[in-house]
Amino acid sequence: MSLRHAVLGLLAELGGGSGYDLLKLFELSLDNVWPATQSQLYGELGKLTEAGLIEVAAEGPRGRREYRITPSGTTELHRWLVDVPPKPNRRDETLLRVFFLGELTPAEARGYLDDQAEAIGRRAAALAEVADAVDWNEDGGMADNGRFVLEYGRRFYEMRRDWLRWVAAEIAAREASREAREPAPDGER
Amino acid sequence: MSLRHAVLGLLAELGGGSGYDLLKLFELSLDNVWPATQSQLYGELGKLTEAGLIEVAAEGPRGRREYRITPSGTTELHRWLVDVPPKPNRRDETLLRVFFLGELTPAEARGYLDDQAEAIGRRAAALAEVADAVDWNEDGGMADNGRFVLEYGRRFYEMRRDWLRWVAAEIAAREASREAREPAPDGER
DNA sequence: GACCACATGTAAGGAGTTACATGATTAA
DNA sequence: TTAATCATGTAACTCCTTACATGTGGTC
Repeated sequence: MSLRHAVLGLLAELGGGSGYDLLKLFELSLDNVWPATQSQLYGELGKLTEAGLIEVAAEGPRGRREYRITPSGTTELHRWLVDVPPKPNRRDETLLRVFFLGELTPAEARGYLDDQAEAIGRRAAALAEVADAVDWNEDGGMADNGRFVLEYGRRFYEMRRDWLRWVAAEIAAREASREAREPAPDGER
Repeated sequence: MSLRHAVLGLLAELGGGSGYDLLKLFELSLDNVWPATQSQLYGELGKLTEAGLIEVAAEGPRGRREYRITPSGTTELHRWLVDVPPKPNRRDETLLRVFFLGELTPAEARGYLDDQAEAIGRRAAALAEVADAVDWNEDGGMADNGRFVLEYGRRFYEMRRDWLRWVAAEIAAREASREAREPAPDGER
């Protein structure tokens, strides 16, 4: 139920906003933290209103509804932040593939790992561009916390790429030692 | 649709097994890679059979059905391994909380981050125990790939803990500089 | 005979994705 | 006037979780 708290958090930090406003923020700021689709978001706003955690502060043109967090919403956000242990992410497609690398030939496996490491490099570069583009002059508020998240991304990609290279090297080493023991009849490949 | 491929992968590596066998393996080996519940697993086995990717090789006592991967299942597994780009995990409850740390007082935030870093330490220790308990003598096969995954876990926890400590330090530093500019009326806290 | 491990099935609901659908306002 | 942006709603589907449900075979 984290979408709920993402919405509460944004409304708390912004002081209020419409579903549309929030949607843009999800795309801009939370895309690699907690993505949400339009469909999901509007549904959640309805549920949050019904639960009394947010309320409609004003109505504008084009059916725009400006939401605002309520006191009980603020309480709930705080409770979630400090008292609810974050649920670790236990699914990882890349790990699953690596777990089954034995189904590939060593050459295929190394090719796969190299490709993945390269793909990570591209994403890391894109992240670095985002980080450069943001104006960090402002102090406090969301931008600062966004900086923490960007730094996480940087460390994550770095760790991930190093690990992929390490696995590739391990496989290469294993293959080399196998080759040494039983010389290949027709060379490697 | 990765559950499907997790099942295919296990059946490929094992040479076959019942739903019950696979369930035990999911709990034992894939719990931090791609967890699956009993309910999900039996459902998927049915769908995979219908799709012709696996087949019932034998029936045993207690209604036991021993599944085996088919040639088209092997093809599909291989295709998934090399041709389908892994979908990155874009949701992280911890990152979401850090994004909203501004809703807490600096003291609360630092307390939170310290707790999280400690929790990671406990999980890292548990992982290290698992790693020690496994017999790595056997060469190739699942155990070896499992080693890669364990090493990933080790690196992940380390990165994560370092990052949490870094964020806590950043917040402390920010608070210290704020304190210096405008001396607190009643001391910190 | 009782218990544990083996073995499978189903139902209800939450969360997320994709697609379809509609309309109002504003700026060029 | 036309296009882009603003603004919301809903339906269908997949995936995952939790819970309930049932029965068999081996071992003490």
